[in-house]
Amino acid sequence: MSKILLIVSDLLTQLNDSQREAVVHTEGPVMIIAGAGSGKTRALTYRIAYMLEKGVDPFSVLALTFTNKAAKEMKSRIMELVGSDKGRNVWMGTFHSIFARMLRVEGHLLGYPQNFTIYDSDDSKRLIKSITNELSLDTKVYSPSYVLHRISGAKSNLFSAQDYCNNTDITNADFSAGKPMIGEIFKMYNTRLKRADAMDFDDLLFNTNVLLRDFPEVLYKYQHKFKYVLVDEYQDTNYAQYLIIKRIAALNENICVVGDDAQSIYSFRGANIQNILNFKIDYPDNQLFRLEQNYRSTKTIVNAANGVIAQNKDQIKKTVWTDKENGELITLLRASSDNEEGTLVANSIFGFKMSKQLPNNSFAILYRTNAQSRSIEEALRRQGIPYKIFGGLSFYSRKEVKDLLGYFRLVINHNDEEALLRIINYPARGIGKTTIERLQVIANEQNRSIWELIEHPLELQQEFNKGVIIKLDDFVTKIKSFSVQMKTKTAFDLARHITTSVAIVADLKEDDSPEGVQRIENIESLLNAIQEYSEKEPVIDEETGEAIKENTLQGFMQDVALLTDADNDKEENADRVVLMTIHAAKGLEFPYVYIVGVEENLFPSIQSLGTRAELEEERRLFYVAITRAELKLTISYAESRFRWGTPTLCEPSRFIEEIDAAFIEQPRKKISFQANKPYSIPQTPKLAKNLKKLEIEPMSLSEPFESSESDKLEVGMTVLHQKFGQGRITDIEGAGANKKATVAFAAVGNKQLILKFAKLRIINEN
DNA sequence: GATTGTGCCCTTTTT
DNA sequence: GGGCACAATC
Repeated sequence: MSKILLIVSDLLTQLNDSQREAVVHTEGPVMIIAGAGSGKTRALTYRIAYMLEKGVDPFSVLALTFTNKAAKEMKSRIMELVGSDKGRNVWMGTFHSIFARMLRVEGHLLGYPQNFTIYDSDDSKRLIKSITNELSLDTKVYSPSYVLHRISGAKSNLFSAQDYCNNTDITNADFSAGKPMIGEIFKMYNTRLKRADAMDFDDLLFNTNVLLRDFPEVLYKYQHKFKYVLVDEYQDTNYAQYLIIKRIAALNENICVVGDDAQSIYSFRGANIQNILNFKIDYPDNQLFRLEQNYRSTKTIVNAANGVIAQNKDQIKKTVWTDKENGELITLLRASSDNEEGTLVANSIFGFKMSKQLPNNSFAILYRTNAQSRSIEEALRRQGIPYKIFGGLSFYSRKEVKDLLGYFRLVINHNDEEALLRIINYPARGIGKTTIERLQVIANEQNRSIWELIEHPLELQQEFNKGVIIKLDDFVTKIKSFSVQMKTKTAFDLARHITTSVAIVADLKEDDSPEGVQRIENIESLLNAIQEYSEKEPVIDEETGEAIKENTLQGFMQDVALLTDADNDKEENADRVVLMTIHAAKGLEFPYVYIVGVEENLFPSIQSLGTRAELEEERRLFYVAITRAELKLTISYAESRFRWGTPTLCEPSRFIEEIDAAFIEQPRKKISFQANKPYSIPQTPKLAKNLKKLEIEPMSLSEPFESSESDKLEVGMTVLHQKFGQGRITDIEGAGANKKATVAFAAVGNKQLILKFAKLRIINEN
């Protein structure tokens, strides 16, 4: 008794007043509005630890997070606080993984087998594409990603395919967008998913809602099971997620949501900021706690971020403050090209490393799009700085990995059509395109899966010749023989057996290029991961005694579709500079942060300039980026950047101006470049060398490029541009900051330049 | 039916 | 600068 009290009070002493209040109010609806860096995760983990210490049954606690990584971290923190025997049994995970687990148990009520496959968005797009082709629709008009976006949006708002087609607002919108067939594609897509015993990401949430809505006994079971529901990153939940929580928590109303409307950055995938705003309406007797003290960043960073986010109209009022020191000013780096941007950033990191003796993992480089990593990466490599890229082409989406996983998937679920199509002729076994197409046509006619057709080759004798039938039969026999071994072999033994037996590695060995070697390494690391999994203890649900995870291949495969790169890093503590998108950086913090590519049309993205809501989401994203920094923030932009393989002019983002100038370090010297080197501005080794000599002072390479006053420019003049060389002005429009000139350059043709940024020197005035 | 070459998209952000 | 669809050839 006294020991428990001691531990409980011990827990509470490590919190500030508002955190403590949020932790001890364990009953009833609670909303915690937590500013960036205010110890939100701390409050949540301590709250759970506190409940467990007070004697709450860990099996009755459901904690939903946004990423697997966050769940894993939180769980290990809780286990540190209260011991692993209690902490281990809390239900903690992402919405998708928790409810996938539930659907494995209850899905039969909806007609799904226990071994259903989870299609990732890659699978979904392939399926949509083949449906679009079957309907003889133009895949450019009906681009798979757009169609999937529409379907996903519908499912996130709990619209079935039928609802979608019956809703005139939706159908009218599709009709005026010139895409009236999306509803039809939606229907066929769902039919085909069902036929493949598969669910896509959104189905996991949609079907959970159907279960809780249509099966009172299921609702009853989970309402009684989960007496406490906690949701992290509540601002990023969509309607389907919102309703699941609401339904499960309806009985006990012990629901605690944690969020920050200022950090809502996922509305593009259906997240609804209204969920946070409506919490008060849904639970009138709610308790609201605000965590406003930032423990992460310097005053400069906190105040700069506050100033930026203040420009958004839609937000819950709150004041984030810190009692840390002012710290260093924000540095602004201007580069003439994306390559130079990389060099400047790499040099800056190198400089800090040397002068302050910092490890590499004190630094993070954040960008808006994955495509930006390349130029940064090259610069870091030249500078000899080790780095790690998160995201991008994730490990699980590499072709060779997906191929092998395709075998595993088909072995587990024969009806998994995307897996079957992927591997039926890889490695090549003489089952060609025509055969596959005919099989698909027959399958669609009879509404059976391809597997059901080829499983009975005798029925196909009229359709195919003897040779083809034998090949199909061999394939079926092979897959079946693997399936038989699923019960007797460990995941690793079976995976290895399949890999050698279908000769994937042998096929890859044909290619001895570095990429080919890399592919074999990827296969090996997949097998290593499976081996590690096989050697772990099986996970048993102590409540029911059921094995939640066995060490079978099926067990391994259950979550694979829900894993991302970030969940998979073994060298988590390796000393490397971290590169990732801002989205991926949410929830993380680093002493030194670089936000790169802060340019109009890139950040904010050109696709988000349409509405205020979209622009405000971009601004929140910028806010998230700024608030990742603990000590020092550096922002960079380039004046030109390779996009679509050609150099494009860029101008600095409006977001830079939105930072109060008092927080920005004024450059000592203008960054400028030599005029008489038209197209070879900074690239590669030579410049890197120069810069290295100059340490972090890349700003004074040579004489400044003096530009002429833009209001002297007139049509007909011949001008020199620092990058595009000589050209003739053919048109001038606009005034002031928006004044633009069209210039016909000898080297690169017509360009429209914004005179505020383009440095033009008049060479000839006629 | 497989392999190689060419031209045409493209680019947000992720479970 | 890359991935993917289609065409041409073996």
